[in-house]
Amino acid sequence: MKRGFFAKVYDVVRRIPLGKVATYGQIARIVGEPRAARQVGWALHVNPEPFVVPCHRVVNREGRLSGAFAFGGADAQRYLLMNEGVQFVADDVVDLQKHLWEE
DNA sequence: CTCTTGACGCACA
DNA sequence: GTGTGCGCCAAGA
Repeated sequence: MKRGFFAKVYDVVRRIPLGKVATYGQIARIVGEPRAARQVGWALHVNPEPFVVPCHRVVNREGRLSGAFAFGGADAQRYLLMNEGVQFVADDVVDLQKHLWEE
């Protein structure tokens, strides 16, 4: 499999611990492309293995859910996150202060 | 090849 | 706090 920017994104997203969430910008920075936050989103958009890469733990800088979800919808994402013990400050917004993943 | 769109982020009014 | 514009990189038309 190709080891490009996407692979790096998948690798980072894959190691997000359960009950934690990460932002696109955070991931982009970890992979060495702090400007590529959009490509992180694109990488997950073309996510080849949605059950291997926990996209549901990836949110934007506000902690808001993506809306376009490869698993089955924002509702599924919300359910998965709650199942992992992630608290929400709003219907589609997670509490970054408590669950923001720090490498 | 160029232009537009996009699961984003930040600056500014 | 909200709305608008720009920058960044990649893909699609």
